Amino acid sequence: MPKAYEVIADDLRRSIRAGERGPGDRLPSETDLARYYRRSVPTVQNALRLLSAEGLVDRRHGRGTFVRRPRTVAVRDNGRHQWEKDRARKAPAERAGTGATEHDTGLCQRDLVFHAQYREVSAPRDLADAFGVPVGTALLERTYRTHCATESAPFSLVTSYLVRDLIAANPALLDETNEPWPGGTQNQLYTVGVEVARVEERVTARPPAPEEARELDLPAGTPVLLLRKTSYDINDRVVDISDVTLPGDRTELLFTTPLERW
Amino acid sequence: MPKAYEVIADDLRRSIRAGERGPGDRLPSETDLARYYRRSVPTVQNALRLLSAEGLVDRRHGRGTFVRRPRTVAVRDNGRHQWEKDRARKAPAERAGTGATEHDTGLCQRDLVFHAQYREVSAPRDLADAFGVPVGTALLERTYRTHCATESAPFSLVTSYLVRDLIAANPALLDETNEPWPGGTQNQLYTVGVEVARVEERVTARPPAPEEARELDLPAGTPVLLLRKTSYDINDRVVDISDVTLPGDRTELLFTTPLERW
DNA sequence: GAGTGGTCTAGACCACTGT
DNA sequence: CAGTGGTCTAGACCACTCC
Repeated sequence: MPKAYEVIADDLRRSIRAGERGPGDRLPSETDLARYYRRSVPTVQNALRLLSAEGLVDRRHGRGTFVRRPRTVAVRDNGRHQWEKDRARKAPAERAGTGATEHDTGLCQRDLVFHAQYREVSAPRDLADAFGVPVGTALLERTYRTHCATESAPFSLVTSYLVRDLIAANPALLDETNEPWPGGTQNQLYTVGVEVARVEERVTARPPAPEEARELDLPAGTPVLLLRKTSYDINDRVVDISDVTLPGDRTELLFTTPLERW
Repeated sequence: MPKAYEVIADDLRRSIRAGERGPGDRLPSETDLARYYRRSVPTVQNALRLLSAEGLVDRRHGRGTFVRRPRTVAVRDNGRHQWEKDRARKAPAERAGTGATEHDTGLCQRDLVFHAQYREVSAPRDLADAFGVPVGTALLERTYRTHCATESAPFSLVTSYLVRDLIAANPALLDETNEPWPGGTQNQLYTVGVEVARVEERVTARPPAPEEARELDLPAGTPVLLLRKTSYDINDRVVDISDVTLPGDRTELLFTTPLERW
């Protein structure tokens, strides 16, 4: 037996996919849809909730239900790591463009609003294992919110971890007021004699936790991309672990893998 | 004013995060929760639906609502491309392990159920642009479903496109009954004189379409990872485009970026 | 103030699961 | 079979948006 709300959702979905309703169009009100389909309002709402979870429509309180338009995406390219490394040893003036974020987005530092917060924590189990240090080792936890100046919602939430003893040789690295640091993390590590030899990135996706949805201003149903970036130095030691939370609807990750020639 | 269903969801969420309810535990029935919180059943259901969309619980018809346990993940490593290339020129016996899927999963071909279907299509706009060919050019569309033999749901849906003229020199490549082809796509391309020089992968996440949720057996709220893989030959020509749909809760993508030494 | 989506109720019935 | 989640109703009231 076909469920009423699925019948309604199917019909609306079809009309959207067929282009009868274009991006940005407003759907009829819930009461109108209820009249049209001869169903109760909650049943219509079930259908709309389903379409919202599928990312097809956006329900906005007091305004209406709209066909969602594809978001403009920010591309995050793994070429950023080599790009940042190339700049890490340059003079401060040449590193003025901060880190790799500007490289990705094509924006300059003026267009970005940047918020950093440092905190000292003792290593929990998973981080200690990843760094290869004892549980409880002092870590520097650095959290970043990067906004586009023209938008309210940040496009990434980043938490980076460094082993405190590794960077303590340069006290400036412990002071959050030095952010944004010209040249990014790779330059920071360079000041304490560390050269990054390779970067590993692990990507998964999951639904956002409520606070993530709030901070990234995610519409209902939009997942987050979770990226754990691990940087290794030339001795294969883990020197930085960063957890990056990205809005799934505005982010594209680009990875290029060159292959050896025959 | 705090909304009733959010109050309930917050309380249940807290109890799950605090470990009072462990993975696999069953929550009280909806009517019991309604009695406990002194709310109507639909209100309790709103709360449970929210937690389900967050991926915290799994509601199973006729059985109950359970705290979701983290899925075991399949890792997809970009080292797979070099690995596959290294084998592409080997003798058939040495390529017996098929393509890169076995490399990723650590499973051998016996453990995998493999389903391939070939179809000839004419290039739509986006694919034509990506290949650098005119719209309408004949393409070979190959769709794959790969199951783990012990599970019913496939862990990836793959659609691969090749320019038909490029591979027509080897008619065996047009016949789906030759799948699974030992050595994978890179060996197939090798038989028509193509060497893959680099692979680009673009990753995004979004909620699953209904048929994707069905095919991958995704619980409500689980997003899919979408990966578009583009293979370039040594002349920078696009030789293969593959769209890969992966269940967000069971997949981890691993990308390693080596950096040049100072 | 008019119109929209959001929440909530009380109760009914159905569909699925396991005993 | 009893117990569970799933669907649905008819109507009420609230909160938000925009005129």
